[in-house]
Amino acid sequence: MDIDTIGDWERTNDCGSLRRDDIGREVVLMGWVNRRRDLGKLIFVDLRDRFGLTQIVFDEEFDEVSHERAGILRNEWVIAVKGEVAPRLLGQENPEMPTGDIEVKAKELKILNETEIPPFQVDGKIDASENVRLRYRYLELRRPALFHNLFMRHRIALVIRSFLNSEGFLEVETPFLTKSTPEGARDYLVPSRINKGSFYALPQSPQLFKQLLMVAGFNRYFQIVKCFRDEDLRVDRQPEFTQVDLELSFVNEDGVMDVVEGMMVDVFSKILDHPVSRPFPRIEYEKAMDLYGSDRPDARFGMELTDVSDQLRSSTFRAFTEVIEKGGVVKAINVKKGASFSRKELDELSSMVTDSGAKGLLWAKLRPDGWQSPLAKSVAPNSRGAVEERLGAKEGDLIIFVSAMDHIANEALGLLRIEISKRLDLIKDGDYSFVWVTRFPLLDYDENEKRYAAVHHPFTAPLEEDIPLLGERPEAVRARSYDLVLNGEEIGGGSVRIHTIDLQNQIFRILGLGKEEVREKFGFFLEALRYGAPPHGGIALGFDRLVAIMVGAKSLRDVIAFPKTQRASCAVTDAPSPVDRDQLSELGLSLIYP
RNA sequence: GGGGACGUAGUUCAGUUCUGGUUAGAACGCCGGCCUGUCACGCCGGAGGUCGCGGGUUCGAGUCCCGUCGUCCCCGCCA
Repeated sequence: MDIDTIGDWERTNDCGSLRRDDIGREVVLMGWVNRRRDLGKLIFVDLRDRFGLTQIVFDEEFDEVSHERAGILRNEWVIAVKGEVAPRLLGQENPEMPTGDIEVKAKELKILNETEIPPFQVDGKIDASENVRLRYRYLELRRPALFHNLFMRHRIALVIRSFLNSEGFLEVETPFLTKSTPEGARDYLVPSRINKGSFYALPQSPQLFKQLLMVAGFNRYFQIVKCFRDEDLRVDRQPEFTQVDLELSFVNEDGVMDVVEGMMVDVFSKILDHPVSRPFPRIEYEKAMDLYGSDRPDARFGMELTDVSDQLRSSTFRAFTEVIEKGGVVKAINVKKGASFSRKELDELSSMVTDSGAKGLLWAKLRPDGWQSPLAKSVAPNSRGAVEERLGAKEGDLIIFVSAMDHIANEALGLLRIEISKRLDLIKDGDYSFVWVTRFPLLDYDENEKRYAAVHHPFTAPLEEDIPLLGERPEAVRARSYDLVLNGEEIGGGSVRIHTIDLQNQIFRILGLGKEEVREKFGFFLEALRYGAPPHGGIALGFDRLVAIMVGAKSLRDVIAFPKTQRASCAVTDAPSPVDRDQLSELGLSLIYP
């Protein structure tokens, strides 16, 4: 096969731009053969680039040489075509294509490259399995769907950069080769050749560096930056991921939330033409757990959790009365029009509940003739009425009860609420609901390690009014923290930071970090706090997740050009892979496992 | 670390269990031929298989058993 050179040809247009107005022009197009339809004396080729498709006609009567050569074209070959824009024959227009009114009558054809038989059809309607598509990612990326996601990602990043710039933020790069810290996720380590036996860690976030930039007086910092966490993967978790990281000086919670809300309004209006109203609703963590059974509530549908202990206190149902006596609760959700759930479906829901530690669920279908329910006999009619009234339940609804200690009941009903919303298809596409969840607990007690751990991170400021509790009841202290939740997914989290050395030292002590360890791991940071650190706060947004929600992608992999597989490997390069002995010895390393 | 699903032609799948048995099928793609208005072109013909890999049971294994590798989903984990 002879491959032509591009020579002095220059593209005049991309494959998505020609219209009726261009008829009569001589154009040069270059791209991939998306499909060919060889009718003998007439050959049609859909030429593709990332901008679109244009139909090329090779007509023996129009140009014999190019028609002859076009006979050998195959899908995914790279070609250049010089020709004339012509109207399609009357009635032969293709309304499905933006370029469907015209075609390019080829005068000259250059074949710029041929191809192996592709492992899957780029234009295929039948989809290849994900491992094949990941291995040949560059072919998958030729497909419009995935390209669109990455194009959107680019545009979203652009809007964010421009917005933050206009708000006085400076983008500053921070080191990737940095220091391992004891708190948080497992670090990715990088051995040092010059300092054998020592390791850098890839950052889990630029947290301390951005705080140092506040000490440095940068006032407003941001960065769209890769972060690394060596934990197991999920559909919404990659080991390297991108954050929109911000930090502001001389602000409280409102200052940070204000900027983020402005940013989201700007992004959603410019990218999706979707109005988002401000301010975003705020809900305290405690309340979120109580109403939604989740710290990332999806407020796109109702079905809030309701405490009906008072209404059922007098029932003769032992599972209720015993739990209430022991200080537990009976909580319920009202599933509108849920009375049609089958026994089998209710059993499935019940088995979900046991996973969160509850004994099971109870239900009542509101029939015209009253409750159809295992509880019917144990709950007096006036109690039933009180429950219905409290839940706003009507005929045809389904009430689901869980009785347990409140955190278990909350979690169980929270999971049910989400599952039921999926089954009943309660969530409209294109619906976006932002919520701030605030005042998370500062600390929680790690039973395994027998010590307190920071819920957010150890630099989060406690709520002023709760500081006195730090000594006695650390677990009761609330943090000046806030998560941004979009459609029931956490897309960001941040806090007002501790900016005084004494408080920071006190927190480290409560976390059980020894003086020596603190000095070794965080000494540089504590030192910086001594040199006039301003009050500051910030947030980090999960950029991949944001993009995924905005483009409607099911998996983070669909918004990352070269994602990792669930085993944290790269299907294209096959990384990670063994290295030469020489490389290891240069680093002063030897392997325990071969 | 644990649980689950999947792995058969280049690709997507059927066949696989209950019930092992002659030559492992289909569609798309690929190759050859025909075709002047197609756009998932059409028609005729053809090639293409380490049934993920290794071991075992058996007269005989795509099918049963054990192990292993890979992909995906979930729990743990993810400040």
